[in-house]
Amino acid sequence: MSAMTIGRLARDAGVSIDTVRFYERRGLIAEPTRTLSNYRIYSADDVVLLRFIKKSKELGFSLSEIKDLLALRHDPSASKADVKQRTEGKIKNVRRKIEDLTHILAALEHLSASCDGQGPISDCPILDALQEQVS
Amino acid sequence: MSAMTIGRLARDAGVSIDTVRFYERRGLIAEPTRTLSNYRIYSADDVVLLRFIKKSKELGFSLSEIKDLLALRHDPSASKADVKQRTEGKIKNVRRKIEDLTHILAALEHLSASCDGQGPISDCPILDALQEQVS
DNA sequence: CTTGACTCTTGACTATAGTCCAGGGTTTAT
DNA sequence: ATAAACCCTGGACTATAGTCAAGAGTCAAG
Repeated sequence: MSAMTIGRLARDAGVSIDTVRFYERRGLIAEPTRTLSNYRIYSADDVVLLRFIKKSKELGFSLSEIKDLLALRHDPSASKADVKQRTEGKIKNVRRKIEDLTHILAALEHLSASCDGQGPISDCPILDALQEQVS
Repeated sequence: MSAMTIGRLARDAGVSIDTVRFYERRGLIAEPTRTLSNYRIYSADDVVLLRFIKKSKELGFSLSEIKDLLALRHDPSASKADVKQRTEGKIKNVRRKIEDLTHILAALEHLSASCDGQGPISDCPILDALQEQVS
């Protein structure tokens, strides 16, 4: 009763049909069984799987990281520690990105503050600053 | 005296030769004059220009934004307000990115905290949480 | 004069994450 | 029976910012 073709799966999971096929090619989802007419058939579990992928992506995991995570999920020798470790790695990553962006923000704000926004472009302090030596 | 070929320019500016030619194709730098043997020749000004591009890139401007900025620089009708406006747009952008990442960080930390990191992978709270409905 | 370092052009390739299209076949509804 | 909606494959294309390779020409040193 939960059998469905790719269009329904894609709609239910909130991704495009092309994306489903793309994930199959990338090995994130298994090749599904087919109907006699060669249509892919999926189950409700596949909807859950695609949502897992979607949510992981929203949290900044790349497709290859998600592939690893999925492999882990079905690896009987894997432990919670493995998953936690990956998650913490991602956390470090995100913290690092936030730090970098914070530096960039400060630099941009500094640039913006140096300019009164009045007059012609000659002697624009922003452009001048950008021209300075890169340390 | 400051005339140089592409290798020297690239070294002095801290980019690769290919990158210089790539920027030329993209219209970020003008086509330079050539020697009789068709070698590109550059001046010290070009080193400054490449550093401008490099620094702008470090601050999160894309090549096409930098191209605009450069065009502005030589547009007599452009005003400081134009440059300032672009900079502030970039600031909004970066703030937005930081906010997004902060949300992601919180979600990841929540996931990590839900797991004691002990035992086998069955019932891993992180994987379970990722499986949940996407809001 | 030859070797090595440098430069030239054109075009292909990298990574990421898809998206789109052509030219078919299938299913469903009227 | 036929139109609309769905599905199939294969390959091309998008954006970003380069990187690399092939095959040829040029320049400086010994």
